[in-house]
Amino acid sequence: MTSDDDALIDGLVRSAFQVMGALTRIGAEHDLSLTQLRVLGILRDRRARMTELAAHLGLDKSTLSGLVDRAERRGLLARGRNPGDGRVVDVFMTPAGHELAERVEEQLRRALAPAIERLDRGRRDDLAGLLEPLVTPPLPVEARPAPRR
Amino acid sequence: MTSDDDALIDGLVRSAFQVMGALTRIGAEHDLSLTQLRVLGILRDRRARMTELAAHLGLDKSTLSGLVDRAERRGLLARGRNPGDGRVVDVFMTPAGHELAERVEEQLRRALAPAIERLDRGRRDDLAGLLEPLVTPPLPVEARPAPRR
DNA sequence: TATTGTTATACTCTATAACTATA
DNA sequence: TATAGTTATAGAGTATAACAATA
Repeated sequence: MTSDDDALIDGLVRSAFQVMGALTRIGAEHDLSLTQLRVLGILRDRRARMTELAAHLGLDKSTLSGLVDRAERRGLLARGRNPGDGRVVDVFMTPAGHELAERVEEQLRRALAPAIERLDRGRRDDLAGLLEPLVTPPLPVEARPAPRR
Repeated sequence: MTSDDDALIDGLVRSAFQVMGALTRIGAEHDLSLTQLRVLGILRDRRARMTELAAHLGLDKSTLSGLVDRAERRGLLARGRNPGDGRVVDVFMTPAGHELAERVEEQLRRALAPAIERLDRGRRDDLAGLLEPLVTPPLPVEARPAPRR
């Protein structure tokens, strides 16, 4: 990394604030914090136990208790027992939660459209292709296919 | 905007969370929230009045009072009177604040390096060039140079 | 004993409403 | 009267420590 990357870092930070600003604003319209939005995103395609969710979000499990309490009170999430282990609490989205998540996704699409449309089709594809390796962490050593020799 | 942009939106959102995650973690090491970090970023090269700062951050002025209180107690910011208008309170960074801001910047550089280094030099420049129009809002109509005719 | 979650507590961030001081 | 800031209050998000239930 050299200081030639200053413009790149600046662009990444600014686009991050732009996306987060849109998400924060859209979330606020539905009384959802960024964290609640993330929970909804994670639970869209699977149920998860409290500890798992906390690890995913980088939060303490006690924080999750409150977060899930509030979303459950609003009917967006529900808690369920885990048949295999009596200590575990599974969390999953209700139909109302799914509907809300879809609406938020659509709103984000619309919020980012003006910025994205400043690039033509070819450049959009280029950008998507350049971001992909940036956001995809390389596999950990143990998970890599063994090098042939 | 078409659904062909799904991969692009996904990349933008994921890179946003990656950058914000790094900033949140680095901030936490110094007991600074994302908002405090933004204040430090804004005040690096200029002083600003409370209301101006609040507008910049999209926060209520009362929120700024608390934010500045805490940063001032830590010696990172200071309040000053405005000579032109007795109602105004100017805020500016102390030398300690500047030092901290520099350390945070350096840490962010280091945190993003592994991801950025997954792209070669040419691709980094391409990415910076593609992000630039995305994060630069077009001038409002009144501010545009009049079209010749 | 170790693990999973919840509760109690404390602090930060946030907005709204009411207030003070200055213009 | 209008504007700039602060204070009081209340709710959400966060972590730490102590706890209960289950493994």
